[in-house]
Amino acid sequence: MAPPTSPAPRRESALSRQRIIDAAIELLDDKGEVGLTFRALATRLSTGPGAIYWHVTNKGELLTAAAASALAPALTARDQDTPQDTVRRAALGVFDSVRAHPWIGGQLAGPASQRPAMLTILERLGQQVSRLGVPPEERFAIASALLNYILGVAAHEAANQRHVGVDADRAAILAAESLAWQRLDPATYPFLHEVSDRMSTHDDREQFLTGIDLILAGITSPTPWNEPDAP
Amino acid sequence: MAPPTSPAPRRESALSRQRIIDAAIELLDDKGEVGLTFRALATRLSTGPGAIYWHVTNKGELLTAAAASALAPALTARDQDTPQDTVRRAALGVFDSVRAHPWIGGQLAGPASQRPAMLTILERLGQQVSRLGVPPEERFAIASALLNYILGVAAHEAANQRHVGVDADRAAILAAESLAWQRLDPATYPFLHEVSDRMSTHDDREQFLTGIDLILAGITSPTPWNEPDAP
DNA sequence: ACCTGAACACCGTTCAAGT
DNA sequence: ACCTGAACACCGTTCAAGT
Repeated sequence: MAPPTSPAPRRESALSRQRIIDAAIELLDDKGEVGLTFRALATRLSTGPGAIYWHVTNKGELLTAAAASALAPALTARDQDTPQDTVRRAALGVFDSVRAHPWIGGQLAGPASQRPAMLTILERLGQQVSRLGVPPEERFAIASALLNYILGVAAHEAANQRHVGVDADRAAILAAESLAWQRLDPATYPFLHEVSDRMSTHDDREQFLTGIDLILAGITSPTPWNEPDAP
Repeated sequence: MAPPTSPAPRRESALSRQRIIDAAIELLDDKGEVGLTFRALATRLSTGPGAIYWHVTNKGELLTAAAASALAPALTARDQDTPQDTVRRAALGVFDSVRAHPWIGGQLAGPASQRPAMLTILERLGQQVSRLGVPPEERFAIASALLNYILGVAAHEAANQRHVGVDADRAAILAAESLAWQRLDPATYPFLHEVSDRMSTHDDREQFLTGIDLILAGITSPTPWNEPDAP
């Protein structure tokens, strides 16, 4: 059927670790964490489930690799003028990636040496903390604080998707949540009651940055790491 | 056999929602998240798996309830003199609970209205933020920052247990992690290489508090929430 | 070396049938 | 009302057999 001018068709379906990871990412984006199945993955790659195990150790390793791959573009940013800006850019890079692929949030935490992406982020944060003049003994604790904050937002995002499904209307969910808060007893929940309307209109990204700026402000504030002991 | 003086033995095995939750917590503490199975739970309660569904909607709800139950003692603390101390106590309460039951860390995040425990924590944090004099428009963002930090540490703890198992030697893992960092190329990972030895000896609890104090310092520092735009 | 797909040992959940 | 346990519809993973 094909004219002789066209070259022999390259086997489109040749399996490879990268093709598997890419297909896994598509599946995760489409159907969420519950959608990633060796059977579904095999179907998408038109093979049997066993074939995947030749290229990938197990599901855990596949998830880690998928997260690292989806996060990679965000980790190539260059240093900015100020340490503060570099931290903000790095944090926003992670935030935006997790926003685009919420399932990453469930894969970010864990033993750092088993998560190359986390090592990269922590290294970058640590370098900026050093540039900010934090004494060596305190650098690890402070860089970890930044990382844990980022991690918390990411975990939150992942959990939200897990609980409401991939194709949920974000605005509708926020509105429902706001309504639930509004209905709380103002006597026992004065704060939540008060902020209920503001929470439904807030910008997640901006709010995320507020937290980063708060920690940055804490770092450069007079002596955050050796307050006098209160009696 | 039993002497007539003893009352008719109360059915020790009467099922109830609370007994199911308690058994689930035991199972989770003993074997971790993978250990909680309806079959294992049924065996421990000496019934069939179907019986549990009479008292509990599904596994997700059971996990949520177990987390709320294990977290409850930490949520009853009274306000301290200073808002800062109240935040520290509340945060440490969550931290210690997650330390004792790492699987809680995987259950904390998610839509707040579906997680009563999270609502309680956020409410308490928000009240202290208000007491600190933060203007109303900024309270929600700042209380969320505190919550997200706490959440990040919790998620990290849960992920660590998931990846290394319940009965792993904490010191040995830290040592291995430290060694891995030490072996990183100092040219591309100067920070991690530098702090590798310090990280293996740090106190998790103290480091957690450092992060809290950092955010608290940020809150009370001059104008953290409206910095002049950098050019 | 790489792929196939049936088979194994599990899951969560349902539901007819019992008490 | 509450419990029982077999059955259903899935999983991740393995492995003999193929190419």
